Amino acid sequence: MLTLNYRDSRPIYGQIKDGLRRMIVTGALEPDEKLPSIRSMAVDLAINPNTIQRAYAELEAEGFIYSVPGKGSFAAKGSDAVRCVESDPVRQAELIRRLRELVAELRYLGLNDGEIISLMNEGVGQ
Amino acid sequence: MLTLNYRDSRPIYGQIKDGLRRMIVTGALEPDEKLPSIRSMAVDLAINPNTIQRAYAELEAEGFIYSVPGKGSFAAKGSDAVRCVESDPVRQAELIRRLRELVAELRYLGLNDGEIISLMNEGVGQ
DNA sequence: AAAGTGTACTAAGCTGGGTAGTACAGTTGC
DNA sequence: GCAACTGTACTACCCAGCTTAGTACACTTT
Repeated sequence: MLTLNYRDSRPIYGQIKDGLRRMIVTGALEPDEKLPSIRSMAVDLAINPNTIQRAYAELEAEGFIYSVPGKGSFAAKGSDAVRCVESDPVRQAELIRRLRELVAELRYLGLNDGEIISLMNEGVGQ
Repeated sequence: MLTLNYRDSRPIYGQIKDGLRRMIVTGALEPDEKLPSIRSMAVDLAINPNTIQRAYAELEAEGFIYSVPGKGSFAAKGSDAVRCVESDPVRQAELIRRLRELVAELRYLGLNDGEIISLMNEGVGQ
């Protein structure tokens, strides 16, 4: 489901967060779909369950997943994420800031707006 | 010239890198314009010169600035950055990957493509 | 009752960011 | 030539954060 890069300087729990967030926002994980349990994912990735738990807890605080004690953790709907404290509008403003910085750098490297916009969709399947 | 956020979890040298890169790619720093010296910026920001040096060294490795021993450090031209080892095409591919992830999350939050494209330019002045 | 689930702690080790201090070589201006 | 500036290159140390290890509790499902 996920692969870790130990050469990457980013913390493991951050890589897990980004990977799961990516699957959720792209639709690879559908709303209300069950995520692997903390313990099973810890076994799969051969890391400590606490590390998974941290990623899950922060993703829940940001509104991307929700957890039910005794049952498991599930992907949230976008409309739920928007209503999360951590998310809207602070998160959205942060995303827009990063978007503008990315676009500025791509322009700096010589790309025009038409090329950038077409890059938003081309070859989405990795 | 720059402001640091000590509440931010991001390392100081990373904040300096991002701030200078932002000024360069947006044109706030013109090509061949001289940057503050490592020591003077260290005094201004009240931090250790080694931290500035690290930011400058990495920015130079990524092609955004160039340094001349004894003279100073200067903003590079975009055409130079593209020719840098670290930059093109690895850097560009990484930027495109991040762009697609950002757009996916903005769509997840309910924005359509027209809104996202218009956000690329509106209110650029912060 | 048993197994699996999320949740909540404490304790410890390790890596990396940041500081402090020093030193050397090249450039500029007097 | 000399002083003051510049970038560059080290070593050493402290500390916050990441990660692991271990344990425990409450809830759900079978």
